[in-house]
Amino acid sequence: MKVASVLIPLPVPEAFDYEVPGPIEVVRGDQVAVPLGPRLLRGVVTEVRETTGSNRRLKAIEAALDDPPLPDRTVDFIEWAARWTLSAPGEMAQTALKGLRNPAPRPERRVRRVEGRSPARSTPAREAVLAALGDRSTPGPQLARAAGVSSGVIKGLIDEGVLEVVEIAAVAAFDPPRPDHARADLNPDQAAAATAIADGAATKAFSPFLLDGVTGSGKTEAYLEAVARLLAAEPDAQILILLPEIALTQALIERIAARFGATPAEWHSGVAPPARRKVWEAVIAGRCNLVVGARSALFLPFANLRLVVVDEEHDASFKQEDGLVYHGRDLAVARARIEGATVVLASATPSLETLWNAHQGRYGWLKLKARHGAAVLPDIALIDLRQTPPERDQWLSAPLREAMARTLERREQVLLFLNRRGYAPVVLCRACGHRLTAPDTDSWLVEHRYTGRLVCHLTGFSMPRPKACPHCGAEDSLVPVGPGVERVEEEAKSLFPHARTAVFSSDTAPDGRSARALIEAMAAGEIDILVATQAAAKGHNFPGLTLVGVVDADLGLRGGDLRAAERTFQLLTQATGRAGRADRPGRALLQTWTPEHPVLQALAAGDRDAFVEAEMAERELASLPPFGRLAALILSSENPDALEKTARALAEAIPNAERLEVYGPADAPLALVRGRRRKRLLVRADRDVDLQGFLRAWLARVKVPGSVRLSVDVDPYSFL
DNA sequence: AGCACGCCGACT
DNA sequence: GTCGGCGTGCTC
Repeated sequence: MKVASVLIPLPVPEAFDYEVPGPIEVVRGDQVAVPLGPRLLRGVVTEVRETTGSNRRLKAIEAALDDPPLPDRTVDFIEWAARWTLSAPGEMAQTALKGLRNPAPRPERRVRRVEGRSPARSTPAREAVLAALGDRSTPGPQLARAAGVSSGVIKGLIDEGVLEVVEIAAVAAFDPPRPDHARADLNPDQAAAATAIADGAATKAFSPFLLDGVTGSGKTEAYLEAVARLLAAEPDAQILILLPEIALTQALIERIAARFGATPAEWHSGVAPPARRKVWEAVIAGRCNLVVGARSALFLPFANLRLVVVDEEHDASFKQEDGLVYHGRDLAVARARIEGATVVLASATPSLETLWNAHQGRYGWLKLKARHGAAVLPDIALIDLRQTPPERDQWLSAPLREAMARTLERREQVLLFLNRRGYAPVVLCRACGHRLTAPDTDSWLVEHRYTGRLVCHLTGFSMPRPKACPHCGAEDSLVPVGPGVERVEEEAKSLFPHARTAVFSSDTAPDGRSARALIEAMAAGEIDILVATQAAAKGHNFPGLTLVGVVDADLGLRGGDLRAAERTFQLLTQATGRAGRADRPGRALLQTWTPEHPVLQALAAGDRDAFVEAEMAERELASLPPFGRLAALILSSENPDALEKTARALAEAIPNAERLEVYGPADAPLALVRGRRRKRLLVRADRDVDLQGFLRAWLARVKVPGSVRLSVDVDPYSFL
């Protein structure tokens, strides 16, 4: 009997076996319809084998589907990614089939002459239509316009049977990029990097690279040149460029269109469903060379993937937290390895993991040193808040205020950076000390002055600012505590009443259009002081900006987050990289209570190597990533007893293992979210330990009741 | 994920 | 006496 293993879109840990009936022929990758209980599901065949018999009565595959089979390597990747993230392989497969589940683009409708038929009654309008049409086929409205008649004339001819409507299925195809369309002038570093990448791709073996260059060093031109060389050598090569955020795709697409004379395919949640279907079909058919997308594009069924670029590889947005939990950068490297492709991780501030891999020689290390034009990194200085503290309920210290005044006098711009939305991060009752939190949550309510509401940034809950304390009932006792961007703007406004100020956060720029408007206003010099969260920390060029003030450089250094120091370093490098990018020298001032912290010292010295060395030493001492590996088990439930019991059962079932420790169960940092309590267990293992194997063995020993949700996060990033 | 089977409260 | 609540378990 022939048996096929089939991945079905269910949270089950493995493929299900089905009998392959005589008339049906399937191979790995084929899409099939299979019965499951009373339902019929779409599945993907992973394996077909001959068996003598089975101890289980198997149902039979209902039908082989007409849809294109997933390429072998895509199935390899799906299976690997499921094992790596401990998620259901069938759900991974479903992700890879996403594009197919969208409606097909509407077929084009054209009219053409029916052979041998002429109108019974001829009129000038009808003659004009037939003359304009000839023996071609044309869309109706276009024909009406060409003939100078109304659509009624054409409809009449159709009704009479002289013309007929034909539907032409939209063929999923994208114009081939032209490698020589608009070549860029590269400096020697860029040219060397492009050559290395293209040479790597030419080997047709897995070739990973770190493309390491400060802001403005021309990383994009370098990797696009490598794309051009690859396409010149292999016209059917497919290239995937991943970006951390949808907002960045448009700019890159325009650049690619200008460089290659063809628009690349775009893949992310913002793309309309029919367009996604078109991209999916073109990708699997190999009729599309270039895809620009968000992390979900990793699961596209590429026919011939030869190069993957992960731009801004350090960006935490590559880590997907909801639904499937995975890191886009890590999976990109894995996909390239499985495809035998080249992968380029590009960043001005590479992650420690990537830097370490480059150090170890696992990744080719391509450094871009020279900057375009004469711009240099800004001069960075620390302001010790212990010596020059800001006044009560103010956040800008005297040195920063003076620097702002001088900058504004010179008619130059200031960017104040604070990674806190809203007016004040905490609202306290002066009478009873009650801290306002969102219902069913531990997270603080943040005051927003613009809207006059208190908002929970975690759940989105919001309420009008109450007059009385909800806890003790005291009137007018609620006070905002701590700074948010709105409050800092208020302070800047009162200090510099004539300056034009604006706030840039996800509240004032919730979508790409408003964000672009603010960025353009800033670039055009229509704003003197921009107060911004990290929303503005990347990728812009403000020629008039010469001062960046970081209101609270310590923010990221607290909180016990493994990557806090790294993230702060990256953020500040990106933010200060903005200052004085053109001809004027820039300055960055960082307000801090802990100027002796090595991260801030390294940053003030502009010394990435020093920072990396200090941070690596700490991580190595603690055997933390990249020297060890982490995994988090998050338990959540509305039932505290069940949660407690499950957490205890898990703790008691920890398998014996060497060079591996389990911490917890502890309350997760935000222990209460939407009425669900959360507990976390954290596993740390040496690099050579089979972490996934350990987790699988562990979880197999414990029965998690339905009322408790367990999610596994391999290589966790956020510790929330 | 659906869907069925299974034990305890208000109703034709 | 039943209809139905959703807790638990299974689906090749």
